[in-house]
Amino acid sequence: MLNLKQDHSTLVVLSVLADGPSYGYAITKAIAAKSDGHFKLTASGMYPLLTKLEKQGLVTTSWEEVKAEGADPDASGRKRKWYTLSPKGRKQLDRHIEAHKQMQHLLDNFLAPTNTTPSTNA
Amino acid sequence: MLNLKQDHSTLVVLSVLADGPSYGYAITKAIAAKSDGHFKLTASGMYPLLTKLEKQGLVTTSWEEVKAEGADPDASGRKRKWYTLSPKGRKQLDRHIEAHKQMQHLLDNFLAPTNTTPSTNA
DNA sequence: CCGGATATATCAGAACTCGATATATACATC
DNA sequence: GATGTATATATCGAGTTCTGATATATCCGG
Repeated sequence: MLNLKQDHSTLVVLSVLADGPSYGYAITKAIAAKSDGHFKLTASGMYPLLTKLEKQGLVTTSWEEVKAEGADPDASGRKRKWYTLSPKGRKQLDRHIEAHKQMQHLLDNFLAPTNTTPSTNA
Repeated sequence: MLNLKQDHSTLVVLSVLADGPSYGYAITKAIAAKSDGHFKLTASGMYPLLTKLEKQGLVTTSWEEVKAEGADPDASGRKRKWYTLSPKGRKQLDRHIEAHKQMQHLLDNFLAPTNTTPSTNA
C-alpha cells in the first residue's frame, strides 16, 4: 500500500476526475479500487490537495445535499462537495502526464547500465 | 532543468555511487552530466541527503586532502569528503529501483484508458 | 443505542524544499 | 595583487508538505 505524494496524488486525482465529477471520499475509494489497493490517499492528504486544485482553477466545486430515502425533506442531511474537472484542469492533466512520461524516460536513461559503446551502435 | 525531490535524489545519488566512490560536488556534476543537464540537485539538497544516507549506513565516508601540485606539503589544502556505497546501500539501490519500476507500472495502469471491456477480451 | 461506514475538514509535529548565506581553497586573467 | 570564477562542504530559515490523530456529523444495520 503506497502512500501517494502530492505530485502523484495530483496526477491520480485529476485522472479520476477525468472520468467524471466526484467527491473527496469517493475519490479515495476510486483510487484504492483503480489501483487494485496499491495506492492510498488519506483524507488528510486529499482535502488539502482538492482545496489547492480548486484555488488553481483546475476543478470547480458544488455542494449537494445527500437526502436519505423517505427522509424529512426539511431535515438537513449529509452534504457532499462535488469536484468537476475544468478545461484548465484537463489541460493540466495532459501536461502532468507528459511531464511524468518525460521523468520516466529520463530516469530510465539515467539508471540504464553505463554502456559507453553499446552494441547497437555497431 | 528538473529539481529532484528526495525520493528521486536518493535513487540517482545511489546510482552514481554504484559506479564508484565520489564526493558531493562531483556527484552534483555527475547528475547534471549523466542526465544531459535535465536533472539538478543543488548543494542544499545534496549534503543533507548524503548525511542521511550515511546515518542509514547506505554509504561510508572518508576525508581526503586535495593537495595542489607542487604545494607546500605542510599547508592544509582543500578537503574532500568521499562517499562509498556500502553493501547495504547496494541492496537498497536494488530495492529502490524495483519500487520505482513498480510505481511506474502501477501509474501506467492507472492512467491507461478506462476500457472496462477491451476488444482484446473478445 | 451501538458500531462501522460515509463524509468533510483541521491540527500539529515532523520532514522536506530551496534560495541564500558562510567559509575557504584553487586558478586564470588582468 | 586584485578580481572573478570554479571548486568544495555545509547550514539557515521561511515556506511547504506529510501523516496520524482528532473533530464533527449523518447513515444504516443489528
